[in-house]
Amino acid sequence: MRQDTPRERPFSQTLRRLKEAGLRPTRQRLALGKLLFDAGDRHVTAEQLHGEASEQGIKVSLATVYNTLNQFTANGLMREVVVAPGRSYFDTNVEDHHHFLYEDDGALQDIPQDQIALAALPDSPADMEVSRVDVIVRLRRAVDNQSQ
Amino acid sequence: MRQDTPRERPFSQTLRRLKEAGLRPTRQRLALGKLLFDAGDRHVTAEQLHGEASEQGIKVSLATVYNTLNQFTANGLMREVVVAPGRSYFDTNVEDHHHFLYEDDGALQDIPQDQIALAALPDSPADMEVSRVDVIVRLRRAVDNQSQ
DNA sequence: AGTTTGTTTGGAATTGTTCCAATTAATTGA
DNA sequence: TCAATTAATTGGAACAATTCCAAACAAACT
Repeated sequence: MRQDTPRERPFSQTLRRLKEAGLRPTRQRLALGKLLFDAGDRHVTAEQLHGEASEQGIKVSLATVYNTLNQFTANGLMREVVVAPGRSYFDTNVEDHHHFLYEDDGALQDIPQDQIALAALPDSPADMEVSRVDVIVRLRRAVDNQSQ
Repeated sequence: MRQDTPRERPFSQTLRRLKEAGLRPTRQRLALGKLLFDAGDRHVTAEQLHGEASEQGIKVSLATVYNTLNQFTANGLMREVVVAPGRSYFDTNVEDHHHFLYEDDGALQDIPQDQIALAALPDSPADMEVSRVDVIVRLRRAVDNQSQ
């Protein structure tokens, strides 16, 4: 049906998204967007993303990483998933979907959409509507040799 | 502001729970346990509980409130629900159940168990087992009469 | 009782995040 | 084009929630 994204325009995807969101395509946003959107679905913390950028020689402050992730989230380009006090991930997958959380290392993983479903949504209280449903399936290492 | 004497053993419930958990029934734990367990299902933050205790003249430090909530949680007497970065509640209801989150004021409310159900649990990855499933239904004020 | 063990405490430390005012970059439009 | 305008970035300070710490204290055991 359609041509795949050409190789020679590495920023085109991010550029399109920024344009849609009405955000200026700055050097930092383009670089972060590339890290985020060119690698398929990702779950990153602000610190992680900042570290990755630094590794690649992209000079961007942590404050800007936070700003950018928050703006992307506010504009529907990403979604925030809070899994523990003081640990929240930004998810590049904004489709309706849910997550596995590996409790031992805190890693997050998408649950394929066809593998989970809510049988019944409860009645919303008066004057309220559902804005989103978050499901987190917490996983632990199967019991056997618990060394800690 | 008079003292009623509704029950002759106001601490018995908390005492039993502490005993079950192998925690010493100290003055602080008894007082906090009374606030938590004698009032039905509750969702409190550490700060809230500390404030309540202070109001009632119970002298307890914030560190102890955190210690106590964490110990209660570790021992299955309570459960922690994280709803936003920097906001987590401790829930006295440890049955299998889920929550409504009112996004405007951050309040949490139990969803009656028969009103929600997962149609299918996804396959757990190898060597992993489900430790818990958290469902949070986020509610916003229905668009129409936006007062405030 | 005295001793041991577990708990509480205030304050400092830590972590994750936001705020701020100054600087720098992107956009507009003559 | 380039000056004027507007928005974004920055480092560091501030903040909020939580944990850590070592000393003081309380409960439990013998």
